Amino acid sequence: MPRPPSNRPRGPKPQRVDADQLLDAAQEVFAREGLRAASLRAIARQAGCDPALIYYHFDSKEAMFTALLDRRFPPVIRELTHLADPSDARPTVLRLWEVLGIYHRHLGGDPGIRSLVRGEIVRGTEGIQELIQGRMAAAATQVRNLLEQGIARGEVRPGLHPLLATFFFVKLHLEILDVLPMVAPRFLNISPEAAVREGERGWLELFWRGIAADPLAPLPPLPDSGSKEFRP
Amino acid sequence: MPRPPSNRPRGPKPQRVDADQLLDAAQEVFAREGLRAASLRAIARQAGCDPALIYYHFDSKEAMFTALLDRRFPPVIRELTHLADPSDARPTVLRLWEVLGIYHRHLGGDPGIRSLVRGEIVRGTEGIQELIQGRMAAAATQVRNLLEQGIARGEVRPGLHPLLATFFFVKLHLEILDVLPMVAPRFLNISPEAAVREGERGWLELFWRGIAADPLAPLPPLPDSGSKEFRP
DNA sequence: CTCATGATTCAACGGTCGTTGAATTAGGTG
DNA sequence: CACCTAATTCAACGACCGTTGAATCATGAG
Repeated sequence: MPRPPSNRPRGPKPQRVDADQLLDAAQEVFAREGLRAASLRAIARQAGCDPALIYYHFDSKEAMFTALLDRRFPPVIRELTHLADPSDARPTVLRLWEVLGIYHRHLGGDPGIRSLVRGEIVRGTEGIQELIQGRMAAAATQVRNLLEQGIARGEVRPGLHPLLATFFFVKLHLEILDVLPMVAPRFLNISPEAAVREGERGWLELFWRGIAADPLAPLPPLPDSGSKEFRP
Repeated sequence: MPRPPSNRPRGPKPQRVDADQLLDAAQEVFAREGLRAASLRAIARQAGCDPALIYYHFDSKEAMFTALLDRRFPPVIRELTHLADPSDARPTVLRLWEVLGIYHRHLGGDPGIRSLVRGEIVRGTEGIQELIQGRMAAAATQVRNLLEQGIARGEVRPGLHPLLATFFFVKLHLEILDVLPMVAPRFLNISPEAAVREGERGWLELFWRGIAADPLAPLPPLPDSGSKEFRP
């Protein structure tokens, strides 16, 4: 039996919810649940509105996800492009350290977007796969440029496969951000934050030793990721 | 209006479906869809039986997943334990190469189980998380032992953090198996199989250069992963 | 043959999901 | 004030999900 129409007010709540706030909420819920498991109802609850409102601002759940990507990737690509400027004469190892800093700052606090991107690459829908791979290609190209400049300057050993090394460098960094914090308390007996800090430093040292023309040369001091100098 | 009872035979089909066949089907569907998205109906369709039959052999979907893990992990751990035997006097770099071989052989053809394990570690249910981390700990311990033997023999540089290095070594290898094949055709212009082959070789060379006591010493020849010698 | 038992299917339950159409309200404009 | 439009909510639809209980069949033992 259909109950009689309710007497609740049906209009907009005192606080407006715009598309950007919806994306904030989606980011949080995607981070917790993943793309498939995150429900529009949960996103709406997080944003404090009705699920149907999402369809006023976006065409579908998938459109919401691509809008989320469009908000996240451009700044990363912009900073990486600036960092890969050939006129930057700093040691290559320092510039690689800043690559980690850029990823850390832009994606560090958001495990959802990373797991999401990775998950969609490995087994996502075809359309989303191409979208993500396009964004990733732009970022990866800059790191590759940086490595090739290092080879040209004689700092990086020739014979290195720049694209493969880029894949190694970036991919393991994302794993350090993603899964090292989850296993660190159990396996390394340290806090998640310390794990990421030590992990990034250890990874850069190992990676640089692996690609440097002179692997035994001491590393220059690496600024702490929390310090001001780390932010270009 | 409920239609009258059908006249289809209700008994068992000519082909029996036992628990192991159900696990085979589950493995395939989990591989395609992931744990959450894989439906019991899809698994049953893959196995050629009714969804309800799953509940005759397993208590729940989650129990099916843990049964799948119990079928997969023990052989890996057994082989790794054998490889980490301290009386094995082969060069450490060769033994590390065999670690890759073991993972490759046991998990190489099954992206589902890998993505699944990783996904459940990063954001899985609490019970499953502990289950998986327990299995992973047993495998990781053997690799760590191997690295520590390398340090004791003077082949690996002291000052290396063995557990962190283990994390790097194994984790990036899994990424090579998982995502390199997906991006290789687009970024490296090579086939997925060639990408895994070159990726594993390149990774071992870079990693070994990063941890070796003498990083400039030439590597011994690494047997091909397809050859007989690769299988201990 | 009879019958017990294990294997399998059917149909349904309650729940959640993405999505939609209509109803409703707030705020600005005339 | 009246009116229009943009923003928001409600209620529902159909689909699929994990799970269950009862019914059915196959098979082997007595």
